[in-house]
Amino acid sequence: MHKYENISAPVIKRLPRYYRFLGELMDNGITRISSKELSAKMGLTASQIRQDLNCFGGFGQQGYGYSVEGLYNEIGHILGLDHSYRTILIGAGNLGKAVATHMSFEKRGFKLVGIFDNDKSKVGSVIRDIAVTDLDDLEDFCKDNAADVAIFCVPKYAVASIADRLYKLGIRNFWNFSHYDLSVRYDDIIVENVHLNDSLMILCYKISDAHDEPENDQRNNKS
Amino acid sequence: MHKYENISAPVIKRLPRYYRFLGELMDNGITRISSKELSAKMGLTASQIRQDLNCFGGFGQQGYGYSVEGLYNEIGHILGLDHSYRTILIGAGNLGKAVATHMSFEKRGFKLVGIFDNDKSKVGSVIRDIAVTDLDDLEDFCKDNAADVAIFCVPKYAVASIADRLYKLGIRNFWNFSHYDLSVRYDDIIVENVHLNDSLMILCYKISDAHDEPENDQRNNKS
DNA sequence: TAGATTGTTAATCGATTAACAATC
DNA sequence: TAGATTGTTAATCGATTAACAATC
Repeated sequence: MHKYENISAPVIKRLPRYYRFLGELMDNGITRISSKELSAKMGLTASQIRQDLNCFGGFGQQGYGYSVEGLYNEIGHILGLDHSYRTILIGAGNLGKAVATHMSFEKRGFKLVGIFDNDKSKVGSVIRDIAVTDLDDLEDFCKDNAADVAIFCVPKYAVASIADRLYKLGIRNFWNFSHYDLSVRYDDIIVENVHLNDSLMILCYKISDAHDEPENDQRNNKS
Repeated sequence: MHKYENISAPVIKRLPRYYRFLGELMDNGITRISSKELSAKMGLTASQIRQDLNCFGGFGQQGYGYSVEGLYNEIGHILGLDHSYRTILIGAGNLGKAVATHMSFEKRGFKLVGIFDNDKSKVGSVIRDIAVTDLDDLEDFCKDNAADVAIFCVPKYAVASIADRLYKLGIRNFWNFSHYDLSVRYDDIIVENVHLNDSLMILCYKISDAHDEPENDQRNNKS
């Protein structure tokens, strides 16, 4: 049922970074690279790079290394960047607007075809050549323009009911910027989460952990 | 040198999610929970929850479970949310604006004290009660207002030189939204990356992997 | 050919799960 | 006390690293 089976999450998460570094190498006119050289640049082991790539095929050549452009294209293909998905954005607030204007979706195969918001004052305003549609018209819109992917840029409390509507419309793929845990609600959907709050808390942990707080626990100090 | 030593990255990454779920339980008026109940809600094993928590201390009670509020506060403390960091934002474009307006930094201990951009047309405009400062005045600003954390919301090509300036000013903590790999440039800094492009590519992989493409490789088709 | 570097198997390391004694 | 559930040790599982034969 899957193109590549049993590929572990850690491997998949490294692919975009490989892709990025290979793109940079191309920009710098470098045409070949060994796993050893690449590992030094990326701060990984050469072994890991070879193991990762060999999940998908033997892209290198003994005694020579890898063709930078060849490998770049292979990874792009593995990632599925040569596909195209009709994508709608739910929520045209600050975050939604930023996501819509900032991202080069098209480069990654996501074609933005609709933007929705329940705030009537936003309806009709144009973001990236697309007029914001009233969220009430979601079903009408999708009747004629089935979407493949929905991007959630709405507050947590609004997600559940909208998710149900999208699910009914057959949409199963989500890029989720809300703090709502979609994967707990449905088990047959594909979700990629961007939890900015979680990321910020992890930064907070890293900083406070590094700063060698003395272990006198403030909570137990009566002073 | 560290508050908690040898805590693995997988454990740390789960902490914000625990925090979020516990917050929801509190909102719903639930005061106690067992690792088994929580594991069912979160889609984890009870074993993992107990292992994770016991990295930091024994917060539960045999035969009873965990106090929801108690555990919530403990995790907040572990994450270091009771700290305060003077934070500057570099880049007042769409993404920077969204990050500044969307995030409840203060709740996580990050106090936004400055916003910088090199676009003179943006200088002086006000975002979240803070006037955008000319990037040229970064050093002047930091002379009197040392910052603890910098948020990067600028294009990749602009990062390296700004990072050098911030590094010289003693800033070592970064929330990095750019596609530049800061951790490769310096080894004594703390970086939390939000690579939206990487996330989008991973979504792309998940979708195309699930859709059972026939294995006829288009690239080798001469048709 | 000799040198280099891959693809791949084997060894190690770390993270997750299971089990259970401790104890509330 | 009996029942429940933790904290923690042991077992399993998976991911990373090391080693090396294959081969360009």
